[in-house]
Amino acid sequence: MGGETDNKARILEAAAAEFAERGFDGARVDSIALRAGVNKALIYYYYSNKEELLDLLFLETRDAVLGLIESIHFRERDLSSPEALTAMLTAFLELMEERQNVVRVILMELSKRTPINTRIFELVEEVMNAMFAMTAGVLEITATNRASHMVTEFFTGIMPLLNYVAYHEIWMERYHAEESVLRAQFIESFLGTHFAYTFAEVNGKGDSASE
Amino acid sequence: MGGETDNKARILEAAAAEFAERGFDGARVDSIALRAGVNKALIYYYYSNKEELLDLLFLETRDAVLGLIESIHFRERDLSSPEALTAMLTAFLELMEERQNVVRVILMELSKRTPINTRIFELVEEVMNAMFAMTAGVLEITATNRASHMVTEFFTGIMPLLNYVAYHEIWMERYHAEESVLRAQFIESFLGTHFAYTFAEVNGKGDSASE
Amino acid sequence: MGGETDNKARILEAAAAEFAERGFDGARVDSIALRAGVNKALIYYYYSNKEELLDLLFLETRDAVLGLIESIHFRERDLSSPEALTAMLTAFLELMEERQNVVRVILMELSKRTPINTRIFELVEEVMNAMFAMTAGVLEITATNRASHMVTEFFTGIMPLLNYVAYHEIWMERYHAEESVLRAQFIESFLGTHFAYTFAEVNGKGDSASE
Amino acid sequence: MGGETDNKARILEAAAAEFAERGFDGARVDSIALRAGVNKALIYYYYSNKEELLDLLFLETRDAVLGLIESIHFRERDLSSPEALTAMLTAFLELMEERQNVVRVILMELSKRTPINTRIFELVEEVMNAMFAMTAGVLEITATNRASHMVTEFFTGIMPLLNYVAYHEIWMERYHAEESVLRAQFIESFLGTHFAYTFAEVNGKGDSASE
DNA sequence: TATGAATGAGTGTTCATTCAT
DNA sequence: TATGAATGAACACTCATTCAT
Repeated sequence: MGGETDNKARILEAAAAEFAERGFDGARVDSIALRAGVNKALIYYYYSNKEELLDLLFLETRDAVLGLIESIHFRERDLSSPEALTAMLTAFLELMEERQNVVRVILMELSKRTPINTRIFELVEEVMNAMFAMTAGVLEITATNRASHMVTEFFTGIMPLLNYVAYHEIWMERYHAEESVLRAQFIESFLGTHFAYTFAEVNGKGDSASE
Repeated sequence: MGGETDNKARILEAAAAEFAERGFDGARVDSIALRAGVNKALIYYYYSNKEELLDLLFLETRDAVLGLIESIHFRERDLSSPEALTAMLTAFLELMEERQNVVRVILMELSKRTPINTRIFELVEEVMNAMFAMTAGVLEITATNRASHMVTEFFTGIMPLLNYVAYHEIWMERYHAEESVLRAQFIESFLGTHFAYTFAEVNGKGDSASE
Repeated sequence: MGGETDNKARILEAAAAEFAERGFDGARVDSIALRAGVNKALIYYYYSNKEELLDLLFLETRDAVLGLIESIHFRERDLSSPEALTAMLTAFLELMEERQNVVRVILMELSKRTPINTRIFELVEEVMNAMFAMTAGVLEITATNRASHMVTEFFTGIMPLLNYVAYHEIWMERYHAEESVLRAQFIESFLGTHFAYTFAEVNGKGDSASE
Repeated sequence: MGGETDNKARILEAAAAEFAERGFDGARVDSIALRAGVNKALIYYYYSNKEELLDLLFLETRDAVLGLIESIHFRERDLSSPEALTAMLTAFLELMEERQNVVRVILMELSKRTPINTRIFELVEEVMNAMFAMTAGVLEITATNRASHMVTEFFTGIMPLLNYVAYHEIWMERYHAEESVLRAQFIESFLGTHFAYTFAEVNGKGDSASE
C-alpha cells in the first residue's frame, strides 16, 4: 500500500516483518533497513527510535480492529445464523491476518513480565470493551457477572482468535493444511466452544456447562 | 537438586526468571548471574551458552508435563464428574504455574517466525499427542477427524491453558482478582467450552454447535 | 549585512551561538539551522562546511579587534588619566562582549593540544603585536626585554581581558552582580595589576618588579 | 604511577590526554582505549561512561589542589620574601602542570554556555574559597570588599595561573622558551601584578612584592 | 568450584554532508 | 535561493563469551 518510493511506509512494514521474525529485542535496525531497502539512517529520519516503530504498529492495528468492530451491527438473530457468524469471524480474521506480524509481536510482548506488557494489555482491553459494547443489545452483562464474562471473553474468545492469526501459518506448513480448510475448522471449533458457551442462555439452550 | 549452595540449579531458575521478564533476546547473562548471586563466568562453567539454558528449561517443563499426563488414568465416567475434571485441571495448572516463567518464554518463542519456533512447536505437539493418548479410551480419533480434532485441541484446549498459566498473574494484578476465584472462573469457562465441545457426542449431549 | 531575510548572516550568528554553547565539536549543524530558522542544506549552500563557519567567525573578530586597536592613538599622558584608560578598556570590552560567543570558542580551542590551536594562537599573537605597536611610542620594547614583555602581556593582559569577556555573564548570574558594577571592579583590578605593572617605569614609579 | 598492568589507572590517564587534545566532545572512546592500550569495552568495565571519566579527573584535581592549599601555612612575613612566594607558586604550578591535561579541559568546559559549566565553576569557587581561607590571617576580607576581592582573585589570580598551566607548553614550543626561564618570567609578572595589587595595603603600599 | 579481568563483534543512534528538485 | 529526503561513516555503549588464576 503506497507508491514504490514511499520509504516511510516501507520502513514500517519492514519493521513489522523483522519484529515478527525475531521479536522486538531480537530485531535489528540494520535488518529493518535492509528489508525496506533503505539506508539505516533514514529510519531515524522518519521515526525517533526502534520503539516508536513498535508503538505505531500497535496503534495502527488497534485502530483497524476497533474500526471493524464498530462497523458491525450485531443482532440477536445473527446468533442462530452460522453463516452470519462465520462471515463476521472471517472478516475479523482476514483483517488480522493482514496484520499477523503485529499480532505475533503483541503475543510476544504480552508474555513478558515487564511493565511494557501493561501497555499492551490495555490494547487488548480496549478490544474487549469494544466487543462487549458490540454485544450489548444481545448479552446482558451486569455488575455481578462482568468479571467472569471477561475471563471467558479473554481466555476462550480473544486469545484463541489472536492465536489463530499468529499460528495458522505454522500450522499450515507443519500439517500441510490448506488455508480455507484450516480456517473453516477453526471457525467451527470457535463457534462450538466460545460462542456456544457465551450465548447459551440467550440461545435458549440453557444446559451448557455453567450451572 | 536444591541445596542452598546449589549454584547450578540457581542459575537455571534465575535464567527462567530473566527470560520471562525480558524474553530470550532481551535477557542478559549479567542479569542472570546477578539474580542467581553467582559470578557471570560460572554460568559458562556449568552451561555452554545462553541457548542451552533455554533448551534445558524447555526439556524440564516438557518432561514434567508428560509425566503428569501419563500419570492420569482418564476414564469415561470422569466426564460426568465436574469434581474429577476440576481436580485434573487443577493439577495441571498448578504444575504449570510453578513453571510459568518457562511457559511465558514458550509463548514468546512460539510467536516468532524463526526456525526456532519449529522446535517449540514439536514440544507442544508432544503434549498434544500425550493428551490424545490419554483420552484414547474415551474419544475416538480416526484418520478422518484427526485433523479437526487437533485444531480444536490446540486452539481451544492447549493454548487457553497455557495462556491462563502465563497471564493469570497480570490478570490478578490488573483486576484485583483472587487466585482461587480466578482459577475457578477459568476452569468453568474451560469446561463449558473446550470440554463440552470435545466430549459432546460421548456425553450424550449431542446438540453442541457442530452440525 | 543584516536585512530580515539575510539568511547567510543569520546562519553565522547562529553558528556562533551554538559553538559557544557546546563547543565546536559539540555543536550540531542541525541546531545551527534550527537557531537560524533555515533549512540545514542551506548552510551548505552558503558555506562549505562546519569548520568554515568557525574560521569566518574568527576572522571577523580578529578584524574587529585589530580595527579598534589601530583606531586608538595611545599617548603617554593617557597613562595618568584613569578616565582615558577606563574609556579605552570599556571600548575594547564592549566590542568583545558583542562577540563573546566567538571569544568563548577561541578560549576553548586555545586549550586544545591540537594543531588547530596554533592557528588560534596566531590570532592572539596578531592582537599582541598590534598592541605592542600601539604602545610603541610610550613603552620601549627592546630585543632583550621583548620576551618577558610578551609573557606579561599575554598572561596578565590579553588573557584576563578575554576571560572577562567570556566569563562575566556566568559571574553576573552566579553572584547576582550588575554588569556596570562588575565591569568597574574588573577594570579597577586590571588597571591596578597589569597596567600598573607594565607602565611602572614610564609612570615615574620606577621601582616595580622588572629589575 | 601504578604497576604496568594497572589498566584502570591507565585508562584515566589516557582519557585526560585525549580530552586535552580534542576536548570532551571531540574525544573518542576508541582513542582512549588505543592510548591506554586496552580493549574499548574494558573502559566500560571500570567506568560507567565517558562523562564519569571527566568527573573523576575533575575531582582528583580538585582534591590535589585543595590538599596543597591546606598544607600551606601562609604568614605575613612571607609577603616580603620573594623566595617564599616563588617557592609557593612553584609548588602550585608543578602540581598543576602534572595535571595540565585536566586543567585544559577545565578551561574548555568553563567557556561553554551550558549548565555543565556551573559544576566546573563550583570547582573553581572551592579553590578560591580555600585560598581566601589560606590568607585569612594576612588579608582582611570584609562583607563590603569581598565582592571586588573575588573579582580580582578570579580574573587576575586564579585564571592567569590556570592559563599558565594550560598554555606554557604551546608558548615554549612557539617561542622556543625554556621551561625554567618561562616560569620565572611568569612568576615575576604574577607577583608584580596580582600579588603586588592584592597585598598593597598590607605591604605598606608602595614597594610591592619583589623588593 | 569460582572469579575478576578482558575482548570481538556487534547495537541503536547520531551526524556532517550531499542529492534531487 | 531553498528544501525534504537520503546516506556513509562514525559514535558511545553493550553483550555473550573467554581467559588467567
